[in-house]
Amino acid sequence: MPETNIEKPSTQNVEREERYEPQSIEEKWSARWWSQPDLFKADPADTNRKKYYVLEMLPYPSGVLHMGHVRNYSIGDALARHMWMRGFNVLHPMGWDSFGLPAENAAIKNKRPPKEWTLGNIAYMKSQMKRLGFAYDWEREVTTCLPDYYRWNQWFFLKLYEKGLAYRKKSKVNWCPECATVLANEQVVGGCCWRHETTPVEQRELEQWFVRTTDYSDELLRDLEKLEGWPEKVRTMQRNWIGRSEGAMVDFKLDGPIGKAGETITVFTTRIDTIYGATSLQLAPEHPMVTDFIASDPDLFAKVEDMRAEQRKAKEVGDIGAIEKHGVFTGRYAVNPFNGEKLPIWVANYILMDYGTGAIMSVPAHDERDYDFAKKYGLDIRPVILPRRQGEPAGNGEPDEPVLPFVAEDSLVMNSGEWNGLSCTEAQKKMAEYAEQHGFGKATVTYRLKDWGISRQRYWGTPIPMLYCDKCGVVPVPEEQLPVVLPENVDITLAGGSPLGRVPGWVNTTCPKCGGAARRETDTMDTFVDSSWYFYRYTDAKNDDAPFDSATANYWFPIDQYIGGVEHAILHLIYSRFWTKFIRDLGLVNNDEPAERLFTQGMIIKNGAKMSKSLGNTVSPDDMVERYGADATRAYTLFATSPDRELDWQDAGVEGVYRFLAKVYRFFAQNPALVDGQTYSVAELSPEARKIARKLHQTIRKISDDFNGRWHFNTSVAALMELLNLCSSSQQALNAAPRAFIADLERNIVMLLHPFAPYLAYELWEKIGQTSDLLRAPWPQFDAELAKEEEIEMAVQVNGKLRGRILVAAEATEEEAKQAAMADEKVQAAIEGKQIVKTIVIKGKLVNMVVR
RNA sequence: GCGAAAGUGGCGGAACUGGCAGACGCACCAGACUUAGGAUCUGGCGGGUAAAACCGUGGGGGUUCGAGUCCCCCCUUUCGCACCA
Repeated sequence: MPETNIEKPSTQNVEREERYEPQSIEEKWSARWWSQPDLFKADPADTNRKKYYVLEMLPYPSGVLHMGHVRNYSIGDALARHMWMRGFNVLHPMGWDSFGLPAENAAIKNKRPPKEWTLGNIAYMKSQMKRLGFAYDWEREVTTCLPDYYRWNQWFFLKLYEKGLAYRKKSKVNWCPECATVLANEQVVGGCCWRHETTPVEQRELEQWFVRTTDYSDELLRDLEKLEGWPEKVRTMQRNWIGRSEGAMVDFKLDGPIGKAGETITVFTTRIDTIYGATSLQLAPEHPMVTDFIASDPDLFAKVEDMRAEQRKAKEVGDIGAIEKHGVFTGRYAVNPFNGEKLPIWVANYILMDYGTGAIMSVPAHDERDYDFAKKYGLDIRPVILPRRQGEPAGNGEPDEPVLPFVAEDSLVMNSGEWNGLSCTEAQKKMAEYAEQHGFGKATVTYRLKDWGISRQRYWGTPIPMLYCDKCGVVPVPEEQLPVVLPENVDITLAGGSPLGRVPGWVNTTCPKCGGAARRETDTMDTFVDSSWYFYRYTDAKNDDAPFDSATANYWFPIDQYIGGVEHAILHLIYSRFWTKFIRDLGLVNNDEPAERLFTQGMIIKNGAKMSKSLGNTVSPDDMVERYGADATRAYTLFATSPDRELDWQDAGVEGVYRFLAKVYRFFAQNPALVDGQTYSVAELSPEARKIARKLHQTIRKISDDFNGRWHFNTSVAALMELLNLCSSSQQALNAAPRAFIADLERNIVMLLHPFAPYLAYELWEKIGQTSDLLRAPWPQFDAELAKEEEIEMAVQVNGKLRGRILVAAEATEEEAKQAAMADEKVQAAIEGKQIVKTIVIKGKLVNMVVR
């Protein structure tokens, strides 16, 4: 990496004692903080104190922190420090999501073992975090790639297996050729690998371990309603991902010869009430029955193969919605079980094998897609739903002719034999019951969510604790033999499958059941397993007998505030929710959901693009700290915009925040006032000093409100700037003010500053003679009386036009306000020749008055 | 195509329930202190005008004494979903 020329802001000519030198302040305090291990330590579970668990998503130790991390942790740290000051027992931990492919890639490239590379990165990034001053309880640090952590992944896996929630299955899975491993559905974004955004995934038929997340589909969906502290966006994304739809399965018997795939085609429909309108069946090109149909017809075979290829390609591009509908008749028929009608069977490219059953009944009259298809191929279109509710006029002045395709939500069924006249909802229920009674169908709920494939053909992950014995088959490693330790000195390449398979000494073992020879599972676990439960481990990070102590976890859980990027809306956040439900059912925790509130911070961009190495628009936190200090860097990430928005990085902006901090520092140097227990009364303050007191309390209110409400810390910092601007422009008034007033003012400024610029706050706290720990100092008390304005501005309108603004006493009556308005010159001029004057009191009620 | 969020000076952004649009910061301009200024301080800074008036929150309508904010229509950007039967 090229040397960057680090230019520090000049502080020449500022008096020595007034010079703000963040590096020396910060290094001094950093050394003090980290030599006092108790400082940021969460107290043990204690039912007498209210707990507050604030958590930021743990980083992958890729080498160095990036600005996105700094922003994420600055938000969390501000909150944690604020909650400490509010008297909560705060848990604020940090750890490392340290298994994963980049370590292997680095190992291949640099010939360094993944473990060494990873631990080296962790050490460096931890030093960066300490330098940045994030108040973490490092005694609870979690490193997922170490056996004391991952043994519990294995333990949980055995529990999953025991409960039937982990199983092995051969199926089509997503394969990323660049990662050389399988991916879960959640890890495929737009047909591409989530890490390699332009690498399309391939489909491979492999035998893999799956976790039965679908057992919790319904609860995962239902409980989203409870997550009111989560962004609506994330809840919507999860809802879509789970993709629940209610409907029915219906079996259609084949008419004619029966092949290998059986004698019935089962379709899934959400509209069984339209089954009399079905005029064909449509199968996905990959449907197993299709293979039977095309076997003896080379022409048909070719056409279907084309369709398969086309679907695969569209899926890779993530553009499956864009391909034009087409299909081919198979020459075969199936029987509608409701009316005995023979329906032609087609293969169509718009039918997806991985949703429902991969087969549909086509109802062109009431489904847009079916309608398009039927029009193209001249298939029958038969309406079976009345175009309107009875007695209600239809739109378009065409009372009885349905405009096709007519998608009625709740109308009456027609042309459907004995079901005629039922409402659609009734018919859906009754027809599904009828199908079940006659053994050809039943009401069903389907989900888009699929089970979580967790096998990875990679080295740097948790070994799956399973054995294969020729005699006993699949055998779980006994609990007391955990952890199954990942061997070191393994030859890592991306070719040839799981690297662990090439370590005979590790693979070959004995079967715990029969004592014979057995082979270990050579795949490792998806790293998302690690991050699905790490936050529980923080509550009891050093437990050697269990993943954590239940009572302790139950004290801390749920997480009060979770903070991270929105990119995990589906991945990590759905797995974590699943895991919580699973361990709740194991009896380990009481909570149904891991996090009460979730905050997703915005991305950082520079020069209009997301920061990335390839674009060369990254900003190094180290450089910023070197140049402006940790406080300025952190405060800038909070000041530039509100935390939920995209942040447009500008170095000059950091400089501005640096200047503000320097100004604070100078103000304290110029107004030395030791807190010595003296008091003063507000009554003795000059009007100017009274104004400062008012501004102070308005600032306390503003910042407190920001913490409790919208987290617009940019306006919190701005409010502090305003306060300081007022203070420094009121130097004369301050010179005349009681020292105790200044001491009180400074004490409050330090406390308000602390969440945003902790180093400077600690330095100044000491300077004003405070001996208590700032972290435990009580958050400033807001005094409403002091904050109140003495005068308010009144806008005066004449016939609807704004004609003047005047000050009136806050306590003025309506009548007094009117008098004051009428006495104003500008208003008098404006009234000239007019009939009506209207006044309004800003933020008060409307006052109309008529003159002349 | 569907859904959500957003659109405000030269720039990042304020304006919580309708009430001085542009807080705060950056950049810029002028001045002070200075050998110097890239430190610090003071003042200015949407357009327009000598000063007012007046015009200004993507565009067009509307409600209101009053609209960046509420309602209707349209445009643009970003994000999410996208043949889910």
